[in-house]
Amino acid sequence: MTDTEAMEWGLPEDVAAVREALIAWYEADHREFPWRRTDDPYEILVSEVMSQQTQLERVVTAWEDFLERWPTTADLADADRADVVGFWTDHSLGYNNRAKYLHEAAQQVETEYDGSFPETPDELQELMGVGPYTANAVASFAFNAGDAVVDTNVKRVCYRAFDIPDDDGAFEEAASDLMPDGRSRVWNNAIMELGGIACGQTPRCDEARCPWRAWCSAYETGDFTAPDVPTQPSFDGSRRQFRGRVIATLREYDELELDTLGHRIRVDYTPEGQHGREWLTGLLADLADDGLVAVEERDGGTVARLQR
DNA sequence: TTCCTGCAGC
DNA sequence: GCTGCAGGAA
Repeated sequence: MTDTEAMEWGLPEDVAAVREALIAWYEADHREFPWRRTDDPYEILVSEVMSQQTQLERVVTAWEDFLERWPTTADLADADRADVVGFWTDHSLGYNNRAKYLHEAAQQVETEYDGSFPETPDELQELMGVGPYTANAVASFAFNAGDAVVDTNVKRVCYRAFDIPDDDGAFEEAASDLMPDGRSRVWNNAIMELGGIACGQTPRCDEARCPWRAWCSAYETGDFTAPDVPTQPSFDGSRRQFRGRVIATLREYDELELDTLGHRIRVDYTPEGQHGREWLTGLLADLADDGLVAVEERDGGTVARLQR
């Protein structure tokens, strides 16, 4: 990029304000998962491994049961492999390979680390089943000694808010620049909460009082596409979907004027826009051909109703 | 040999 | 998301 070109993406000038806004938002209110109330690396590891494959509500019970049965790495290391795998199956936790890894990792901590967890991401990665992501999560949440977490939530937030391009290196760099030094515990919790609560696949900016609205590119432009959000359904699929909505809407309202119907069936309807009158007229014409809908011109307007 | 990337399978 | 393996690079 030359210096005459405008910077199309990057973090805001006032990164400090961006950081403070997010942390304040997180601390004011967030979901209370039990593993957010501990800094025991073993308990954190168990929660991370479980979370990789299961939705969080189910994880809560499993996590509590697991730690009740094997409260420490020493307990887990002494357990029979079959019992650990059996627990995994009984709690529908999916791939029981992970139970095996967890058991193995506990034995590693006991035999190779004398019963006390390593504290840096690099050392944590030595544990079986612990890759870059999990190592960083444990370092952050247990020891506040991690780097910026980069998962799909973080990517989505960075992509939307700051137009970071869909590239792993760029995401790493942006996430890292964003995180305040030495605050990985609260920061990684906060940015993942943002991606889960305010900036999910379907954004809830205002409802969740997103702290980044003032800086967010997507909030400004209305373009909330993201790398992990399924791109527009295929033309046929989406057309079928909208045909269904037209029918359902007309069943409810008897008859509707063209633009009113348009707004009822899609939020991005604008009469003159991409999916406007022209698009809707074509859709209605098809439905009329199929004998499902009647379209009438009435004193300058167009009205649609179900075919009687 | 060691390291890295890509890919399959869990 | 992680491991394990295959094939290519240093």
